Amino acid sequence: MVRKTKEEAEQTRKEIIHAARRVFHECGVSHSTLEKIAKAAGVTRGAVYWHFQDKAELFFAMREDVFAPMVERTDAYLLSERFENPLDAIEASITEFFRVLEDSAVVREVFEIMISRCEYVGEFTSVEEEIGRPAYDFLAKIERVYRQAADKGMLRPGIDPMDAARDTWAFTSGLLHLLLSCQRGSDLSQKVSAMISVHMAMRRIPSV
Amino acid sequence: MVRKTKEEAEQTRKEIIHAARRVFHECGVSHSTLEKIAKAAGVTRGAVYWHFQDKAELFFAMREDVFAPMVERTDAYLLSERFENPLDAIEASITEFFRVLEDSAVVREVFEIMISRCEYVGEFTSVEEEIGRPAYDFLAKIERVYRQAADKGMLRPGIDPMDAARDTWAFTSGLLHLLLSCQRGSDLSQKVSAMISVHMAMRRIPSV
DNA sequence: TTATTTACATACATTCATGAATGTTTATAA
DNA sequence: TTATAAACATTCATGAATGTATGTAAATAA
Repeated sequence: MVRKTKEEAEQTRKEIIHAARRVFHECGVSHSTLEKIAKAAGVTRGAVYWHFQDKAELFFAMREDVFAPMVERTDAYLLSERFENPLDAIEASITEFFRVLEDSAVVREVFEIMISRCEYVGEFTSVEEEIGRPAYDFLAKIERVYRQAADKGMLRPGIDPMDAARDTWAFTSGLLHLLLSCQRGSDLSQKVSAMISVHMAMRRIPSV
Repeated sequence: MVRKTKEEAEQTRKEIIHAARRVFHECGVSHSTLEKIAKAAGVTRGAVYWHFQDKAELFFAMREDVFAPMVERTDAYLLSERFENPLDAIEASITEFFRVLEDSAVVREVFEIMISRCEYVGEFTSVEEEIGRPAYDFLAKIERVYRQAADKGMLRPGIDPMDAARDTWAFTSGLLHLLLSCQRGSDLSQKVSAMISVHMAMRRIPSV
């Protein structure tokens, strides 16, 4: 049983990607041999080389499966018009991001691989840029939304929209890193939602 | 000339550590062979194996040289009594951290290695914990200082000290990561100081 | 002065991972 | 129906990288 139908081939391709994720997560990218990945997927290296040129291409495929949908989901909240207060859009967007991260083990594994199980040198320097771009995009987007909030008079007076955006930007990045790389039996994940609320509350109009 | 005096031996030990830092930074930890490091240090692998058991031990030695002094310096500000406003101590401490990071190429290289050029698996999982511990220590420390500020009536009303501490914690972590792993010709490093001021200003008593 | 370490360099054996080449079966197109 | 090519498995050659073992000259202790 060698020659498979197209659907079967596509299936083994996906299984190779899933196996790669598991092995990357366990061994780190550079200590993950294609042999290990193949074995984990129940195939041989021949199959891996058939579907992917090398480890880097496999890595990108794994990443793409998860990254793009994530940006799309969070943008949906961020750019939605259904919030009368733009600050609610920002809060909902960030909350959604961490909710997906909490709920989906696959997403969490991929982010953990990218953050603490991959060395960004050589052919992987581009990956760092690909991670950096969405980060800067995020900054630009929330800055626009903060500006809308300011225009509507819903941003606490004395706070500049750009300043607020940069602060939220760093906060979000830090929360992500602390969550994925410094988890020592801490209950941080339970506090994420509250931390986001507190963060946003500091730039809302005081209720009293 | 083979047998060296003790001081000379100590010197080559240091040169090996410096070479390791350069090679780690350029190639990533797992793609750094002891051969490369030895050549960069102007010695052979024999010398490296004489001074260090393996690559991991060399990595730890490199890290220790930079990490401990850094914590000491920032703690000096954080725990100093010479600030009448505890919020100034926090701001000075964080500012000092990023100032050292900006000024010292060695420190920056080591942090860059730890953040984006090392895979935290296998024998390096412990490194992740060693990075996580100072992070949690920092959280505990600034929470205490925020509490002092609240007791002195210098924390903006409505803000809980623990909440403020966690927000600052995430902010600092995020700023560090953004600074070291997403630098694409951006002028972020110039804005660090201002970002810290803005961040702290949001929890100070409004002047008006 | 001599014996013994020290502080390395050199050489070697072994393991691993890669990439390419080749083999093999079967779906599919003509 | 047959030729072709897809979807792999198997084998092989090669090149690191590691750890260890051994060689060696000078510093140092006795």
